Amino acid sequence: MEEKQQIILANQDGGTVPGAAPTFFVILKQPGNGKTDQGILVTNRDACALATSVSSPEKSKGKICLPADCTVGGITVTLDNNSMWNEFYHRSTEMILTKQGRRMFPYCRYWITGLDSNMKYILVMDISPVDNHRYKWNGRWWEPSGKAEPHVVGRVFIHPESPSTGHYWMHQPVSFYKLKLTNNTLDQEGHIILHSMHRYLPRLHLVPAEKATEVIQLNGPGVHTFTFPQTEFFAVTAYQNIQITQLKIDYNPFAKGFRDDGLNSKPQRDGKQKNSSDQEGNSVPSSPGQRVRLTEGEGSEMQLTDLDPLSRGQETSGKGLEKPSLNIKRDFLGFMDIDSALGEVPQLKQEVSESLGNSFEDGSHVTSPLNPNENFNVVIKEEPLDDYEYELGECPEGVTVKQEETDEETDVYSNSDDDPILEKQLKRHNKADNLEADHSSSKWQPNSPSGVAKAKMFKLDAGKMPVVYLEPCAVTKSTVKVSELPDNMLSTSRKDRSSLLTELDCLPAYIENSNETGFGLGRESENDLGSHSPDTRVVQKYPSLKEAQWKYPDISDSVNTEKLLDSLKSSVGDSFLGKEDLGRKKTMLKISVAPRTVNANQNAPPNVPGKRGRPRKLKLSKAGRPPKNTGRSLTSTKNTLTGPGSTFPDVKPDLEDVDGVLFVSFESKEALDIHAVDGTNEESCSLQASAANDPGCRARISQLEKELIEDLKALRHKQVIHPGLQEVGLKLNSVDPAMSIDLKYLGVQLPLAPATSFPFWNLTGANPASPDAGFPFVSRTGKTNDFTKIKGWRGKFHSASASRNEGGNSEGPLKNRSAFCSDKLDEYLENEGKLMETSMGFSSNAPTSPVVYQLPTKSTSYVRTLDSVLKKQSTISPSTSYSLKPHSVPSVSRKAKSQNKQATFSGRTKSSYKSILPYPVSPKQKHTHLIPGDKITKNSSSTTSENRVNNLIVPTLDENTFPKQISLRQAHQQQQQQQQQQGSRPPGLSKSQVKLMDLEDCALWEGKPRTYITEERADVSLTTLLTAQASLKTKPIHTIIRKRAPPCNNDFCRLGCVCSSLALEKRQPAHCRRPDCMFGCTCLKRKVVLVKGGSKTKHLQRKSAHRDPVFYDNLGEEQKEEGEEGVKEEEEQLKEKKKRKKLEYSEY
DNA sequence: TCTTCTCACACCTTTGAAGTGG
DNA sequence: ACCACTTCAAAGGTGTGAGAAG
Repeated sequence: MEEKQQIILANQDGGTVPGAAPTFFVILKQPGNGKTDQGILVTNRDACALATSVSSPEKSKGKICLPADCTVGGITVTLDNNSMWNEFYHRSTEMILTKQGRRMFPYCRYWITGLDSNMKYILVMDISPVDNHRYKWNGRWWEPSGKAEPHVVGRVFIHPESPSTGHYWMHQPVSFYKLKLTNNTLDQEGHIILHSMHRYLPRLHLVPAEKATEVIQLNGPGVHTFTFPQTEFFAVTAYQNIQITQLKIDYNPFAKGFRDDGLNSKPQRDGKQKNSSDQEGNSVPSSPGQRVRLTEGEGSEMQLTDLDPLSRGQETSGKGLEKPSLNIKRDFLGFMDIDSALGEVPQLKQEVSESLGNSFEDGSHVTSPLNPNENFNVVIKEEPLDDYEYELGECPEGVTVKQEETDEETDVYSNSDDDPILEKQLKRHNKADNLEADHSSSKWQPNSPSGVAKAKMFKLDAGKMPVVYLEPCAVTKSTVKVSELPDNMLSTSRKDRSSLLTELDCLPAYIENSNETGFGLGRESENDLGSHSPDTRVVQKYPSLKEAQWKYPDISDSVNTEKLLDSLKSSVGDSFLGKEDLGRKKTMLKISVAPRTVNANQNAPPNVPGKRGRPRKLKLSKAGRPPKNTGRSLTSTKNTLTGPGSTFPDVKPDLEDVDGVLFVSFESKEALDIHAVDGTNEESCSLQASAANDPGCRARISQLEKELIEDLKALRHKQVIHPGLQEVGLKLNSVDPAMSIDLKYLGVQLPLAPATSFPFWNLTGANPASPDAGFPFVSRTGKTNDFTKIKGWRGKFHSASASRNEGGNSEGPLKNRSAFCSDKLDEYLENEGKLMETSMGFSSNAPTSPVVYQLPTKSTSYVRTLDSVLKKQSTISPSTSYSLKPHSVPSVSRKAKSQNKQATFSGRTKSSYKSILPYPVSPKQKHTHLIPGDKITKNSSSTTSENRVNNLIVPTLDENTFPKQISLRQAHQQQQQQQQQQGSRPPGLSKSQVKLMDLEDCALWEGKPRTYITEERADVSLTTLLTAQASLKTKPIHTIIRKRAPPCNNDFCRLGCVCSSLALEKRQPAHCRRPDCMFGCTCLKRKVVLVKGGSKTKHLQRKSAHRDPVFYDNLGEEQKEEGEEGVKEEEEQLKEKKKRKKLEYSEY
C-alpha cells in the first residue's frame, strides 16, 4: 500500500518527485544563496516516511517520528507537542471543520529560541494546502480524488499576544489552540477557511515587529516561516479514520465523555475502518491503553512505545504528547521533565531543522538582509502551490483596504509586486524613523469601536499574495508602527515577568471581543485575539524553564534526511519555482499599532493575561445560588427570626447586625440528621454545666431527649417542632415551608421567657435536642440561607456537635461550637433564662452574670455568634461597661475598652441596651453603631439616610447586642432598679440619653411601647444624633408609633403579652383582638412574613432593616412604613387576612 | 445509493463569579 | 478590606448519530 500510495501521490502531484510527501512541497524551497547542499536535511527514514506520509497507512508512518525542531536563521522552533502530532500523523491526522469553527486538535504549540530578546515579533499562523488534490478516505488510507478546490487565502491566525518581545516568546510555549478551522467560506469570524477532504499544513510565521513597518511581507526579509510535516492534516467534516477518532477521544479532554471508561464510550465501530485496525495493530499501537494518556495531567512523559528509539530521541521533551486538556500549567510541568540525555543541540540537527524551515525559500528570494550571515536566514513564504485559483470573491477586502489606506503602504499592497514590496520593506528598515512618522499619521484608522484587534488579510488581486492587516485597537485613533511602540513597553520589567502583560498591551488590537462579524468580507480577523494563551502565564512563573525546555533529539536521522532532500530538492524546487512564477503571492502583514503609553498598555483591559476565559455575563441572580443581595434575604430572614435576644418574635435585629443573632435552622435533612444524631448525647453533656445548679435539670433533659428522639422518629420528614411552638399549637402540617409567620401573633416569644414567667419555658429551654428548625439559617454575610453551601458545612456541623461533648459553660470549651444547632440554641435559651431569672433577682448593682452558654467566637461558626458579639462589645468603652444596669447606654466611644472581666460580663447586658438609646453624636461612634445600617443600605439599597433614621431615630434595641433572652421589658426593669438604686443617671450617659430613657419609661408606663416615640423624644433623638441630617427630622416618625398596652400579666399572655399588640391600632385590621386568637388569629389573618428569599424578600428586608429588633413587634414594620409603606402594608394586611398564618419550624 | 455535510445532543472541561472564612 | 479557597453554573469544546443534501 505504501508504494501504491506513493505512486499515487507522485502522479497526482505531478512534477514532484515520486514519493515526495506533500508536506515537503510546502516546506522545501531551495535557497538561492548557494546553500543548496544544506537544503533539506531529512533522514532517509523520514524521507521514506514523508514520501508515504500523509496518505500512507499508519504502518509506514509509525516508524518515524518527525523532528520537533525547525531552525531558521538562528531561530529554532520546536513543536512542543511533537509526540502527539507524530502519533496523529502516523494515522493521517484529520481536523474537523465546522461552520462555526472548530479548534485543531492537536493544536500547534511551539517553543521558540534564538529570538532577539528585545525585539518584538508577531507570530502568524496560516494553513496552506499541501497539494492541489482533493482526497477521499477509502477506508484504509487517504487517496487523491480529484482536483482541489481553490484555497481561500488571506486567512491567518495572529497570535493574540503579538507583538511581543522575543524574550516573551521564548519563555513560554506559544500555543495556537484558539485557532479555528471552518469550512464556511463566508465565515466572518476570522477563522481559517479550509475545504473538507483536503490536505493542509500549518505554518508558523515569525515576523519581526520591532522595526517592521505597518506592512510586512510574510515572505519578506526577516520573516521566518516554520513548518512541521507532522502537523499536516486532512480537513474533514466528519472523521474518516476511526483511529484518528480514537486518538482524539483519548487525548482531547473535551472528548472525555467518549472514552472507554466514559459514559459515552463508543462501541467498537467497524464502519469504514475495515482492515486498518489490524494493520495498525502490528505497527503502531493505536489503542489508548498503549498510549500514555496525558489527559490526566500527571505530567508523565509519553511513552512512545510505537516509536523506534530514533524517533524517541527526537522528542523534544518527555511530554511529547499534547495533553488533552488545555491546562498549560500541567503541560508546562510536563515540559519541565525533560530528558537530560538529549542535551545540547547538535549543529547538524540545527541544519536539518533549518532546511526544513526553509522549505519554501524561493530561489529568487534569498537571504534575509537582516541576517546576512545566516545561511538560511531567508525564509520565503510562497504558497506551496500557486496554481491554486484563489477565490477573489472571498477576499474582496483589498479594495477596502485600499480605500482606507492612503499612505505608501497602501500602494505597496495594491502593487503586490514582489520586488517593490521587498524594496520598500528594506527601505523601511533602513529609514524606519521617517517611515514611522508617515505611517503613523497616515495609518488606517481603526473602525472597530470595540477596540478589537483585527487581522485582515487581503487578496489584492488574483494570483497575488494577500496582505495581512492588524487592525489596531479602536482606542487609538492613529496607528503606529510596531517599531514606534514605546520603549518602555520593552522595559526590563516587562521583559521579564511582566513582559506578558506589557506585550499584550502593546497590541491594542487584541481584545477578546475581536471577532466581530460585521467586518469586511474576507477580513482576517483574529477571532481569538483577545484571548490569551494560558500557557504564557504559567511559564512565566518558571523563568528557569527556558534552559530546561530544550531537548535536542539525536540528529543522526537528520543527516540522512538532508542527503535525501538534496536529491529531491532540485526537482521539487523546480516545480515550485515554476509554479511560483506563475503567480507568486506575497503575504504582507500590515501592522497597525496604536500608539500607547506604557500605562495605557499596562492597563489595557482586553489583554489581561490569564483571562483567557470567555467573558461572563453579568448575572443578576443565579438560579441555583442565593442572590447576591443576600443582605436582603438576611433581612427578611431576620424579619421573621427571633433571636435569643429578641423579646418578641417579630423583633428582628438589624440586617447588618448579625452579631449576636442566633440563626438556628435546619435547611436540609443532613443538618437535621446531624442534629438529631449528635445533639442527643452532646446536648446532655453540654448542658451539664449549665444544669449543674439544677439537680432536676438533668433528669428533665434526659426526658426531653427521649421525647425528641421519639419525635424525630415519629414525625414525618423528620420535622420536629420546637416544644415552645408545640405549646402554642403550631403544627407543621399547617405550615407553609415557604413562609413564616410573625410569631407575635402566636404569642410566642423566642427565645422563650424565663421559666418563672413562662412555665413551659423550662420544658422548652431545657430540651436539649429541641430542634429549632424554624429558624432559617443565614450565613455570616447573609448571602445565603443554605448552610450546605458553606464550605465544609458538614464537617463543621459535626464538629460543632462533637464539640458539645466538651460542654461546660466555660467560655473556652464552647468557643468553637456552632450556633446552628438548635440544641445549642435551646441550651443557650435555657441558660439565658436562668440568667435572667437570676439577674432579675439580683441587685441592680450586681453585674450581669455572663451567659452560661457561649457561642463560638468565630471561624468555626458561620454566623456571628453571641460570644463574638459580646466580646466585641466588651471592648466598648469602660463607661459602658461600668454601667451596672443593663439599660445603660454605651454612649462612650468604643475606643475605650474595658478589659476587665466584669466589664465583659456586663458588656453583654449593656450592649443590649446600647441600642436602646440613640447613638452618640460622634461620627465615629455613629459609624460604628451604624454599621448595621450601612450594611442594610448596601443590601437593601436603602438610602443611607433612611437607614440612619431608622437606626437612630427609632430607639432600637439591637437584637445583636441584646442576644439574651432577656426581654426588653425585663431589661428595662433591671435598668429601673439600677437607676433607682443609683439614684442618678448612670455614668456614661449623657443627659439626652437619660432623657430619652426617661421618655421611654414614660411611654412604657403610659401603656405605650417603650419604643413609642413622642415628638419630644424624636426631637431629642434627632437633635442628639442627627444634627447633621436635619432633613430627617421632618420625618414624622413619632406618628408612626402606635399605642401599646403595658404588660398585662394575664395568664394567656404568659408566652408574651399580646395585649399591647392587640391594642395597637394597626393591629385591628389584622387581628380580632380576642384572647382566644392570641396564638394566631384566624379571624383576621395577619400578614405572613417571608423568611426565605422570595419576591417579598426585598420588601421585608427593607422593613426589617429598619426595625427595632426588640421593641418592635409587628408595629415595627408599621413604623417603617410611613407614607406609602404604611398604606401598602394596610393593604397587605387586609389582603393577607385571608391567609393562614403559619410558622415554619420544619426541617427537611 | 453513496458520500458528504449539518445539526442536536449528551458529556465534558474550562472559566470566572459568588461565597466563605481567616 | 483583603486574600485564599471552594463551589457552582455558564460557556463552550467534543464526538456521536440521525438525517439532509448532493
